[in-house]
This record gives sequence, C-alpha cells and structure tokens, in this order.
Amino acid sequence: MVKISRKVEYALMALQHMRAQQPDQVVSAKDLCATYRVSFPILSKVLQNLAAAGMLRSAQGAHGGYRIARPLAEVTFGELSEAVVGPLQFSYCLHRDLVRCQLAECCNVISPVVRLSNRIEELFYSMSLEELLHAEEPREAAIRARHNAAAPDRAAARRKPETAPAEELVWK
Amino acid sequence: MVKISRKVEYALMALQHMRAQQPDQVVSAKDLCATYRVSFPILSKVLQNLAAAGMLRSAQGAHGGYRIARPLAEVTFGELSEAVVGPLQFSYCLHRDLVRCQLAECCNVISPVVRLSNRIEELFYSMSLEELLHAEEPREAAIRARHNAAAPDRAAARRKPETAPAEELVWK
DNA sequence: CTGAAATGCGACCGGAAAAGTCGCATTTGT
DNA sequence: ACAAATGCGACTTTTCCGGTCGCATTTCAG
Repeated sequence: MVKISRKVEYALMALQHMRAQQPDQVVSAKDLCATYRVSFPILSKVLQNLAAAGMLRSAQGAHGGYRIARPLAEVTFGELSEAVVGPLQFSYCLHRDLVRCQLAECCNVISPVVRLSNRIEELFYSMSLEELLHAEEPREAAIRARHNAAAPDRAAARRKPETAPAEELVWK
Repeated sequence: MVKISRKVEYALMALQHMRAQQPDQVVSAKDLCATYRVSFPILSKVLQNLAAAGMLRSAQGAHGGYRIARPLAEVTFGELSEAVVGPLQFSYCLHRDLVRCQLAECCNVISPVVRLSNRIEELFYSMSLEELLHAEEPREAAIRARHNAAAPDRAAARRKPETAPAEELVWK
C-alpha cells in the first residue's frame, strides 16, 4: 500500500501550528508534543530534519525552539517529504545503480515505472505547503484555542469520536 | 517512504507483456514467470487479483491462462493498484471510522491530509494503463523477441548491468 | 559559575505489513 | 483418466518504519 509516512504528518502538524503563530514566535518541541500528543523524541527528530532542510530555524538553549524560516508558499510538499523521510524513491527499480532490482535484466516496465514515478514526484513538487495547509477547519481552530487558553476545554477533549464530522472528508 | 508495491510492478509487467500479444492469445502464469524471473505463486496471485477485478479474463484447465479483458485505455492505474494491493489508503487518518488514528482529537491536519490524499488518488485515477505502458523501449522489445524466439539469445542475458542505459531514466 | 531548559544526534528495538512459500482443491482439454 | 492450468487460503520470512534511549551541546537566567 502506498502510504504517507507518519513523520510527514507530524511535520505538517508542526507547520500548521506555527503557521498560525506570530512570525517570530518560537515554539518548542515540548510544547508541540504536549498539544498534539506526539512522543517527544520522534517529533523532535522531525523538527530537526525540517530545520536541517532550512524550512525551520532553530534556537538552542533555554527558551529556544523553532520557527518558520521560509514562507510556506515557497516550500513544496516534495521538499518536506524528502527532508523528513529521505529522497523520493517510489520504486525499487529506481535505485540509480540498479543494485536492488534483481529483475533489471528481464524488466519490461522500466520506462512505465519511471514515467509513473515522475508523475508522482511532479505532483509532490507542485503542491506548496501554503496551498496544502491554508484552509483551516473550525475544529482545528478550536484545538489551537484550547492550547492557547490558560484553562483548556476538557469537555471538548472528552467528546466522543462519532462527533468527528464526515463532511470534513469531502474533496477540497 | 511512499513506495509503489512490488505486486503492482508485477501486474504492470504482465500487462505490458500481454499488450504486445495478439488480443485473443492466452498467456499462462508459468510462461510469464519464466520470462520475467518472478516466483510463480506470487505472480499467480497478482494475476488472479487482476482477473477478479475484471481486467484479465482467465481460462482454467489445460492450455488455460490469462488475456486482457478490457482495453487498457479504459483502465486506470488507480484501479490496478486497488485490485492488487487493496483500497487506496494514503494515510492512517483516513480510515473511515478513525479507529486507527490515536491523534484524531488533537489533529490539526485532517483536511490537509485529505486534500493531499485526494490529489494523489486523482492522479492515480487519471493515468490510463495505455498511457503508462504505450512507449515501449528498444530494450524491452528485445526481451520479448528473446522470449518468442525458439533459441533464446543467452548472450544478451549475460550482458553486464552497466549497459543499462542512463537515458532510459529521463522524463517522459 | 552553575543549573535548567532546550536542541542535536546516533544507536538500538519491536511490531506490523509486505513479500514470498506451501499445499491442496478445482477446472478443463486431450 | 491424466495432465496442465487456475483458485485460494494459511503460513513463514524479511524488511522497514515508528518509536525509544542516552548523551552531548548550546544558551539563558540567576
């Protein structure tokens, strides 16, 4: 199954959060993982990856943290993906030295697979993070509000999953 | 990493092979796996999946095998993928009952992830297999010729991998 | 100067899903 | 009746991803 890595989702969560902050507000990994219930080490690693790729700017030391380094409209989903989970490799065929592909000699689908991979890669690099994150849903705004509030709204947190609205799953 | 399943590649190989046959020529799984050096049971299962999805028509019994049931121009890559590896699920968030997503309550990226998944799904369903497989490379033609010939060209099979031309990897 | 709070980084582990195997039933042509 | 093929389900193996741990480094505050 073709599946988006969880780390990529964590990265999106972090960026979505920071997007709604003041531009120069630094956010610590600890804060983020408390808000979104993600384990600290894993989120930490993701943030470090994003920083290493130049999407986030990190500040070490006390009161340190991360903030967005480049406008999200200029960063593509492809870049984010490569920053977090490594170079895009949609197929075993595509290892440049062919070392992993035992079928190379008999393979009759090299060019179709390359064509396919290129199409996906093209899609990934055509979507900016701004485009991806722009439309904030009401529920998501509520979660951020809860985080910002001194006394979090526990009632909302206890609400049953069936209140998760199906209409959020519609296209666009 | 977002990776195309190997079974999907096997399916493409089989279809690419049949595409070059006479329309009513049946091809047995045994033949295919001998030609392309794929293990029989796994290829067999893939072919059965394709047949169950209506892309191939199977004939049991002696001299049985498979042949293409629907014009490849009418079948999309999305259909093939779902036939072989199950329903498209690009994210853990997207299980319709949300049962697998622990983060559902705190998640601030549901709609971006849905948007992203829909874009990929849209791409998968916009590519016909004909479009994907149409341009046959010289090397692939040679392999089919070798298979069809009474006395296979062993020299070609022994050729070193470095003859795999880099120019096959160019876009489009 | 010292301690606390944060990032930076590498090694390691466990479990789930993918890939592959095995065995047998069923169908069908000769 | 037999051989050659698909149909199908259970099992095993392997790979990789998500997650953990531990420690070094940086920086601010008192």
